[in-house]
Amino acid sequence: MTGYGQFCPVAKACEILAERWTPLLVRELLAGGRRFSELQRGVPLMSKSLLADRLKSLERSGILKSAPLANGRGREYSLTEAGEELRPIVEGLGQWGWKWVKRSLAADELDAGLLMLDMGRHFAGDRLPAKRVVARIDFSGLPRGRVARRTWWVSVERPEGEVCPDPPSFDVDLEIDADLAALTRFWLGRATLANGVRTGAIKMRGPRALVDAFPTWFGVDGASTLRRPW
Amino acid sequence: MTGYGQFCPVAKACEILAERWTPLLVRELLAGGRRFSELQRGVPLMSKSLLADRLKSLERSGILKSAPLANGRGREYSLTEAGEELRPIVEGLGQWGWKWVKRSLAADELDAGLLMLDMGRHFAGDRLPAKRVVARIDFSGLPRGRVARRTWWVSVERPEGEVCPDPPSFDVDLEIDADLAALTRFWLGRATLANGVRTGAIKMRGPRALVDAFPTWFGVDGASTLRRPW
DNA sequence: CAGTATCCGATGCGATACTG
DNA sequence: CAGTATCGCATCGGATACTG
Repeated sequence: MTGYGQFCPVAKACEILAERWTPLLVRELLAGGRRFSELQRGVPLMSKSLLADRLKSLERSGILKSAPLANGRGREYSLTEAGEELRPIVEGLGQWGWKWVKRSLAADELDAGLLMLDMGRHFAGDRLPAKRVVARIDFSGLPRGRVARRTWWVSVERPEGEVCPDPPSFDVDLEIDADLAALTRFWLGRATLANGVRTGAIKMRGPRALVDAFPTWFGVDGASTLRRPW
Repeated sequence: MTGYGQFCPVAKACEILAERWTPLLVRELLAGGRRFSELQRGVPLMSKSLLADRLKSLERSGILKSAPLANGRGREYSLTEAGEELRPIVEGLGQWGWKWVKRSLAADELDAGLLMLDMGRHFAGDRLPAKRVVARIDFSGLPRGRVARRTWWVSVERPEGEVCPDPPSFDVDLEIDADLAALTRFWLGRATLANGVRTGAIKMRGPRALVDAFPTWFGVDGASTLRRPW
């Protein structure tokens, strides 16, 4: 038996949602993921066949819809109204997890790709510098055995920002050497960037003004607190 | 691999919660279930070994705590503060499920025991009759193959109410013959009781005043809407 | 790239039996 | 009653290969 055999709406919801990977896939869609490869970047340890399966079953359940892309191959996935209404639940899970799940980061939870993906989603558009600034981040402390780029570029020019694993065609203004765990702690709001610099886990080279401004590039519109990745 | 390998708090929360049966077990604890057998009544199709497993792992995760019962054997389970803070999430799932999951009830979702358990949890204390009233419910349309009592008693006397599968030592004032699907639809707020009576799916014998009052015995304190089972 | 198809192994989970 | 122990199967899901 695959369902729960209960009329209770909680049970019916859980039949759709409380499966392995499914809430994370919904999280990716809520975060704006639209293409297969884009979704895959958010759940790198999920096998692509399972990802395809889940996309199908979520479509059958009415959580998402998809349409073939105009230019040739692939489909575009997006949430239905029902799926969009899962937002408070997924956000609630994130807030609950942030508050209650153990704070220490295990080595196998660190993932530079996920970190940079999430940073790229949370630029504070109107607080970005008016003139283009490019930062290069070099990671240390990457977990062994997980394929990952060591070096990333963050390029911002109000009101747009971009994170990418390949060098942009602009000069680098700010160089950051970061222990992955330390930058992740910063990103999770568990530590300030300044604290990472103080302990030596993070090193920043560049104009003082840029060093100070870097952490302010990310966040929620107008809010002073760092946007957490959920 | 059992976890998700992500630092994201949504992922951390889902490692604990997005497992088969787990959200329903939390629902039972949120509803006030404290004893093993009581919890089991709320998830009758979950095997007891798995129930025991989940209780242990939820305790390790800090969702619930347990203590040996004073009088001999067994333990009492209850939510920790972390577990209690899952309430909005589980309620959110229920509301979402009520709104978005298909409305028709499959035969294998009908369960008289679950229905009566839930009704017994939602008496509208202050709207109950001042003098004791006993109703007997005889179900028809029970799904085959699922062990279930056909007959139940509902006994109320302000501000207390009780549902039980054995006759109380009071006379029956109100007799109800109910198709299980019809009463479940009523309970889910998908149809009025009067509608069930009109279609013949529900028959009530007793003083007119009691017939009319019966649906008002259940609900949330002071609210006019029926309390849904989540 | 954007999936689909196939295969196979781990483990999740249910059934049953056992215990104080 | 309130669990624990054991077993065995099914299905979930990951790996790999294949396709337009």
